[in-house]
Amino acid sequence: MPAWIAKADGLHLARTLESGQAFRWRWDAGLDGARVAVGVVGRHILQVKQDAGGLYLLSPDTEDVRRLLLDYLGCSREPRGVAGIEAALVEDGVLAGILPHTRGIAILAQDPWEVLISFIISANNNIPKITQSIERLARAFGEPLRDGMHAFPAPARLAAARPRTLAACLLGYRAPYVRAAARMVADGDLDLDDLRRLPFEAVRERLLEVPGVGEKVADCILLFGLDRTAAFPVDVWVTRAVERLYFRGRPLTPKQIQAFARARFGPLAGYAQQHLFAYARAHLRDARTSERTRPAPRPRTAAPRRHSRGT
DNA sequence: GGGCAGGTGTAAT
DNA sequence: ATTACACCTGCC
Repeated sequence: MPAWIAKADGLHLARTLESGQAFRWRWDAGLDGARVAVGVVGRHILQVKQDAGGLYLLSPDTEDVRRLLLDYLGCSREPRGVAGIEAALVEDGVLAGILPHTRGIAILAQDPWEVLISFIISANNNIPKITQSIERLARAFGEPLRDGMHAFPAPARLAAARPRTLAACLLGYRAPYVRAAARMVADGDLDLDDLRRLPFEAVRERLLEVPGVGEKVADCILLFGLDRTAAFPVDVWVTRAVERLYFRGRPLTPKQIQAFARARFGPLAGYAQQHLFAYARAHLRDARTSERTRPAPRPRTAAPRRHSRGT
């Protein structure tokens, strides 16, 4: 009999783990054929499932890991649960319309170090390749666990990584950013736990000093790693959703979207972002709302490349 | 093949 | 303060 964790109060496990916050979860078939989520959290390999009865931790079945999972799922941060959050979000007419499709998405409380590196890698990238890069990083630099799985690499290991090995992780031009960020953390120039004490904008400014971290990635770290649910990461999907659902398709700058979100959603902006993001990916895949109204791109001139790759 | 993918750095205005 | 462009790499 697996350890029953909680009714989870409206938390939808699959939607949460597939919402693009975390990149280290897979689905396996359980003994009864039900889908089981397998993921690496810290040094633990967790097996979790959810059915009508609630949320279950299949293994490891210990009190410590049970608490770890509840923390990871954001339950400690949000005593009212996602159901309580959504009861507030539904006051927004637009969210009321999309919540039926997205209900149950929790905001995870992940290790900010892992979030930092994961989202540096996410820039101008796609989710399958992000996932693959992170798996390769774990395999190359992370502590071996079991079944061929590895913990997320420690800062010192990535800071000392050979460029050759990083390149094999398919980081591309992001490799120097990953290494520089790791060096800052390993050397103590960036103390991620210390950031928790600072006010929102101060944390954001600190994060923006890290190479490879821009506004969007900084907001992801604030939201997914530092418990700041007021953060509102503005990516291409959220841009599409906000332009389309709140501004009749009018093109907006990221700053305008940010200001809108802060005014409209306040401390719940991060949750609103998750629902808008999920909705956009499912329903606005072709709606390049803003592109149509932008001027046509200038034709390319055949300029010589600076880093020519030898013949 | 040119374009695209959870953007960012850099060099311009 | 804002804007235009290049960019590893795998995939269509």
